[in-house]
Formats: sequence, structure tokens, C-alpha cells
Amino acid sequence: MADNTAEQTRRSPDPRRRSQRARNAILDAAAELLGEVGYSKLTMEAIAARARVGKQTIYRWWPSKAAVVFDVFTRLTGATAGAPLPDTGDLAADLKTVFRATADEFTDPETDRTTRAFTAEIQHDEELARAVTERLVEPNNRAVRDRLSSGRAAGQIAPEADLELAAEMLSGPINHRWLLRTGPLTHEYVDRLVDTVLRGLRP
Amino acid sequence: MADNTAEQTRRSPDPRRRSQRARNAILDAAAELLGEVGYSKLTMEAIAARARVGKQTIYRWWPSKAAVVFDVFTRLTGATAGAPLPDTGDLAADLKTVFRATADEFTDPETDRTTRAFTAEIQHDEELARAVTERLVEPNNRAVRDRLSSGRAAGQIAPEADLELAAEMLSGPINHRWLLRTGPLTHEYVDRLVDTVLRGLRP
Amino acid sequence: MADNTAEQTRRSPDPRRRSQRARNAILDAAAELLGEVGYSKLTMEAIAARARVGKQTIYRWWPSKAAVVFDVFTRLTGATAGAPLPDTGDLAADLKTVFRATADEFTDPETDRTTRAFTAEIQHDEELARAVTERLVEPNNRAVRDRLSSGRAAGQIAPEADLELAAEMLSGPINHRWLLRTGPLTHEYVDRLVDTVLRGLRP
Amino acid sequence: MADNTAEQTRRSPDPRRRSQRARNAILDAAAELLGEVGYSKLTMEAIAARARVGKQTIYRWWPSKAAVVFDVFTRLTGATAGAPLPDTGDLAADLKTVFRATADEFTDPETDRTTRAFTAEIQHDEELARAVTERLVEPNNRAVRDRLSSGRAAGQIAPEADLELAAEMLSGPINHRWLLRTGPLTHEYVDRLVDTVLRGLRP
DNA sequence: CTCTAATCGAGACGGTACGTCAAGTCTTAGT
DNA sequence: ACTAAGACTTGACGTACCGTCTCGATTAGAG
Repeated sequence: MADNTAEQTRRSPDPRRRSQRARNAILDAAAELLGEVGYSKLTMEAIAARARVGKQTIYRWWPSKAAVVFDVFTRLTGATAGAPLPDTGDLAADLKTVFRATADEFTDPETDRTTRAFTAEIQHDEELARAVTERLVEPNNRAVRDRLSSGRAAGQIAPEADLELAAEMLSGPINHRWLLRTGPLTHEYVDRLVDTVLRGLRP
Repeated sequence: MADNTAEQTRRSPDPRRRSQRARNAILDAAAELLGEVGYSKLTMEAIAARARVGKQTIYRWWPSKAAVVFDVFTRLTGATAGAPLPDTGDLAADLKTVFRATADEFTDPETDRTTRAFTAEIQHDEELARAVTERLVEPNNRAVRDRLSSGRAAGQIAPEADLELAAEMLSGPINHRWLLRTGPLTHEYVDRLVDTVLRGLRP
Repeated sequence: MADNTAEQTRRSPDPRRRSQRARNAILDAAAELLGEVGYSKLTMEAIAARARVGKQTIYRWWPSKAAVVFDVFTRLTGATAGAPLPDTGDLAADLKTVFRATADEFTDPETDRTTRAFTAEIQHDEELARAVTERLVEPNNRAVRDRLSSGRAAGQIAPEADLELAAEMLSGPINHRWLLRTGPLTHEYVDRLVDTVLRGLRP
Repeated sequence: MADNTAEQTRRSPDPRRRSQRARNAILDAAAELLGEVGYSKLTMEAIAARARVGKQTIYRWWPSKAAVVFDVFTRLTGATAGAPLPDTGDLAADLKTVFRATADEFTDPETDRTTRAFTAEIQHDEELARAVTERLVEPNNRAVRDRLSSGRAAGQIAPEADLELAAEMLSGPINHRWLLRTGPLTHEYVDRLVDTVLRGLRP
């Protein structure tokens, strides 16, 4: 290790002694408050009070408010991150299934709230942005590319198609519409998007 | 547009008496500080101090930090908002020209900073989101749709194509890549995107 | 006296041009507000608003809040300041008459309020203190001394008595009791005080 | 319901945890500033800055500027409050000793400043007035009355004399003279006052 | 199964910024 | 041309949270 100074100064706490009770109370409190007051009005003080926990207990285990909310976030959406897409042989249908689900998730108030909090936060916090991208965005993206790849192998997509671009052409517009609230995220919209994208990728 | 600002909802001060000197000093100070410390560490107090202005003068004309930065933002990008796209007859070339410029803008550090500040802020502030959408996003979107429409009239796009969707398929992926920093916004990337989208829209 | 106000030191504006309407409106407003919110919460802004007068109009003629209230004060109590005491030949009776009236005045809520405001103010403002003493306290004191003097001439007081001290022995305790709210200012109290003081001054 | 006192609603911090360091720094800073800028220009902000203390730490323990200065005041004069008067058998001499000391105290610039600040403040703040009266004025008054009482027992004062009134006849004029700055507080003045008062109280 | 060291709830601490109020000065619109 | 209205700079207000720092009181793991 090049730099061990910080390690010696700031002794990290023993995770074996960590109170699971406190951890859950904090994440629950944070999740509740996120819903009630939103991310920007969410305070460490309020989380501590709601969780009946000392502020130090939060700071002992999380470096920042963003980190706490990140754990709330992964408790919500982390479970399914990177799961492979269904492969029924019908590429369009499989993509529609998956992106309809994505659209539905964005429509759910709780996910919407937390995701917006994150979207906001990663604008300022590059490290957090990297964490989110690596652990959530990239795995999902890879799963989409894998399905597109198997579709290409089956001759449904041009051999020279850029699958990275293709995946972004699917996620991008949905994300854009949600982000800027420029229109409703209906299944019909998703279907048309998938169809048009696949049309552009045909052999 | 005579008055392109966020100030329309404020209660009663007489805009005729407004000090133009103070207004400019505030926006300049905010722009500078935004570059120096970033949005989340930008404070009203610092803006006031830098602009040699009373805090009250800021609060008199803008309801929040976000509103101030919004005006900084519109001063930067608002000028060209809604300008019609070039129409050389070559739809692909024209779209590439425009979206290459958009990609370049996102790459510029100052625009990047301000735009990220905004993207973050509109997640929490619906009213601000509406203002941004109406005055910046929607006009630009309309300009793209208009160009697509003239391309459709020229037979370069299928008559039944959904131009709203088409516009989002162009902006969405670019925005997505910038937002999540999943890849570089090169001209080459833009070109491939435009080509693939237009392929999907062919008659 | 032509001008019995605090305004004499103010340098330049031409008193001939002074709006009597504004002057009265300001003093009325100040008097009303003094009763409603008390001295320390009385603001120039509120006086100006209530009097429907520009703040500058107040500052043009009075240097401070204290000066305005001083004029309110003299309008109230200035009229009778320095008036000679009755002289019926019965010194004790005459003093009782006068100091009972003084006690009653202190008991009156409006006078109480204004006098307290003044007492507070003259602690910080030496110039104001001098003005109050010269124009209000000293004239009244002199009137008391004059009556004591005529009593001494009539043999009711020892020839060597210090009348300055005597006057203070009358005003002092009454003032003290009012100031510190250590007891009620009844006529009976005043009578006992006068009797005891005169007993100490007997030939 | 029956027990609806103010003390139950007032959520007060735990005095055991109070930092004595902070308390002293605050009182020292307030005392210094009081001397430098005077009461009315004394600000909580300046006290906090000088004491290198957070403003909240002041507000946590004192409700107002007046309360802080009250503690400064009691640190100065509170030590001797209520101490019994000397009893040498010579009533006049004992009273002169004590009131000469009082006069000297009023003459001391620091006591003068603080006492004036208080006199001003208790005009607006009844609660503070009560505190001052109970803790400082009344104890001193009682001590004087006790000495007068022992003098009465020794036959130096008429048995029917009102000792409350007598005490006020001593404190009142001294206070009055100091308050209105109508004359110097010399030992000679005090002596004459004591003599005249005792003359009025003789059997 | 103690003993002891860490974590825990609690909250005071030195700070920064908030958004408001008023002071006293300067500017402008309207009679 | 005056003057009311009010915008301006300044600075203090009292509050909310920040992140750090004691405090006892558990509480869990090493002995």
C-alpha cells in the first residue's frame, strides 16, 4: 500500500461489533424521510432522531448522506441488477418485456424518488457516480448487450451493429423522457422505441 | 422574448426600479463561483459578498439559489434555444452538424458544470424543471422535429414515423452518455447514432 | 420657546419648508406604535409606513429613533414642565398634592411606557440625557425647590437645610420605587414620604 | 392539565454537560465588549466571535443578550449582594460606610456601564426586572432594613418608623442622582443624606 | 462467565449558511 | 422641484445542520 497514514490516524471500526439493529433503523429512517421530505431536505440529524440513534453511529459507518441513501437505493434496486434478460428467441418481445418493466419502475413513486435523488447526487459526486455506474448501470447494460448479442448471432441484427450504441439507444430515450418529464412512460411508447431501434439495426 | 428569466412569480417589487448593476453583478458572481466551488457548495452568502450586494437584493428578485443559477444558465445557453436547424437538403448531415455541436457543448467544462447543476436541481424542484423544459428543452426539441418534418416531406423518412420519438432517440442517448459518463461524446459517436436512427426511420 | 424639539443640531434642511402635515403624522404614528409594540420593537420603517411618509422624511428632521420619541415625550409632558407648585401656606399639603399627581402619572400606562422608554434610552445616549434633564427634570426640580424655599422663609424648614438634597429626597424614592417596581405608588405612600422628609428638615 | 407550568414546556439542555470553558469565555467576552462598545452596540455575534464559541452555545444557555449581561452583572456585584451591614452601634456611621461604598461603586466606570445597561434593559423586560430585583435589589434592601431594625431596637429610630420607606429614602436619592446625572455622588452628599433621613426617623 | 473494550444513544460543542429584519443612504416615478 | 415610495448595502438576528467531540450505559468477544 502506498499510503497507510490515513489508516493509522482514523482507526476503522470493527464490523463484527456493528449493531444490525442500528443499521436497519438508519436505513429505514432514511428511506421514510426520503419519501416525506425529499433528498435535499433530508438531514443526518433527522435520520438519527427518527432511527433513535446517535449521529456518531451514522458517521461511523457511512461517510456522507449520499452514502446512506446509496445503501437505501441498493436495498431497493440492487437485488435484480445485472440479471440476464429472458431469451425466448423473439428479440423484440424480450426487449419490450424488460424495458416495459424499467418504465414501470420509473413510474413507481418510491423508485422515482430515490432514483431522482441519485441522479441529482451523482452530478456533484464523481466517486458516487462511479459506484452507481459500476454496480447498477453497467451490469444492466451488459445484460442488454448480451441479449442483443445473442439476437445478432441469430441473424436478427446486422453483424456490424454497434451493440454498445444499440443499448444506449434503448435506455437513453427512456431515461431522457423520465429525467425531463417530457412525456409519459407507457408500454406503447416502449414498444415503438424497441421496434424503431431494431429497424435501424436490421441486417 | 422580452423577459427570459425565472423571476415571474415573485410578489411585488417594482421591476422598473431594479438595479441593472446589481443584477449583472449577481449573475457574474454566481457564474464565477459555480466554476470555482461547484453548485452544491455555492452559497447565497458568497454570491452576495462577491457581487458586493446585500443578500436581500438577491432574495428580492430570485426565490432560491436554483433560480439564480437558472438565470446564469439561460444567459449561457438561452440565446440559441429554439433556433431552427440548418436545412441543406441532406438530413443526416444537418442532424450531425447540430448534434456534434451539442456534444461539444456538453464537453465544454463550463456548460458541463452548469448543466449538471441544473440536472441535479430539477430532480427536486418540479417548478424549475417545468421552466427548464419549456424554455430550453422543448424549443430545441421542436427545432429538431421541424427539420425531421421537412426531411419527411422530402421522402427521406417514412410518412408514418413518430417524429417526437425520433427526436428523443437522438437526444436521449447523447444525454444518457453524458449524464452517466458511460463513454466519450465524440463526433464519430454522434454520426453513428444519427445514421442508425435514420436507418430505423427510412420509408 | 419657539422650537422645543431635539432637531436643532441637524445641519442643512430649511425648516421653513418643513411639512407640518408630515411632522404631525410622524409623531402620531410613533406615539401609537409606542403604545402597541413598545420602544425596543418600534422601528423607523414602521413609523414611516404608518405615517405614510418616506423614511427619508424622518431622517431629514430627526437624527434617531430616540429623537423622534423625545418629541413624542415632550408633546405629552412638556407642557407642564417647570410649572410652579401651589402655595397654600401648608407646605406638606402642597407637596403631597404635587407628588400624588406625579405618582398618578407614573401609574398611567401611556406615561409609564414613554417614560420607561426614555429612562432606557438616556442610559446609552448622553446627549439625550442632557436634553431630558435640562428641559424636563431640572425645571420640575426647580419648582419643587422654589416651594421649599418659600416654606423655609415661612419657618417650616430649618434655615440651613439643603434644598437640592431635599428635592431629591422627595423625587428619588418615588422614582426608585417606580423604576424597580418594588412597590405600589399610592397616595398614602407619597404622604408618608413627604411627612418623613419634612420631619428631617424641621428647624 | 392541572400542572401547566412554563418549566415543563421549556425544553432545557442538561446543565451537567455544560462546558465551563465556554461559559467563562462567553462572560469574559461579553464583559470586555461591554466596556469597548457599550450595551446597545453589543451583539451576540461579536460575543460569540470573541469567545470563539458558536452562537448556538450562547442561545442554548441564555435566552437573550440581556440575560448574558445579567450574568456578567451578577459576577461583578452578586458576590456581595445581601451581605449584612456592619453593626458598630453607631447607626449613622454604619449607614454612611455602606452608602459611601455604594456611591463609589456607581462612580466606577465598569460598574456604571453595566448598571446603566441593566437599568435600560429592565425597562423593557419585566422578567429580567423581576430577576434583578429579587436577586440584587431586594437582598441589599433587606440588609439595610435589618440594620435599621437593630438601630430601632437600640432606640435610635422611632418605634413606629416605616423601615421599608426609610430604606428607599436612602437608596432612592442616590440612585436618582446617578440615574439622571443631576450631581456628583460624593461621600459628603451621602453623609448629609444619611443624617437628614435619620433626623426624620428619630423617636 | 466474567471482564473489558468497543459501540451505542444522547447531545453539547465550534462552525457555516440560512432567510429575515431593520438601519440609514440613494434612486426614481409621479404629482 | 418635491416627495412618497422603495431599492440599495450593510450587518445582526435567531435557527438549522454540519461533522467532531465527550459522556455514561449497554453489549459482545477475548480470556
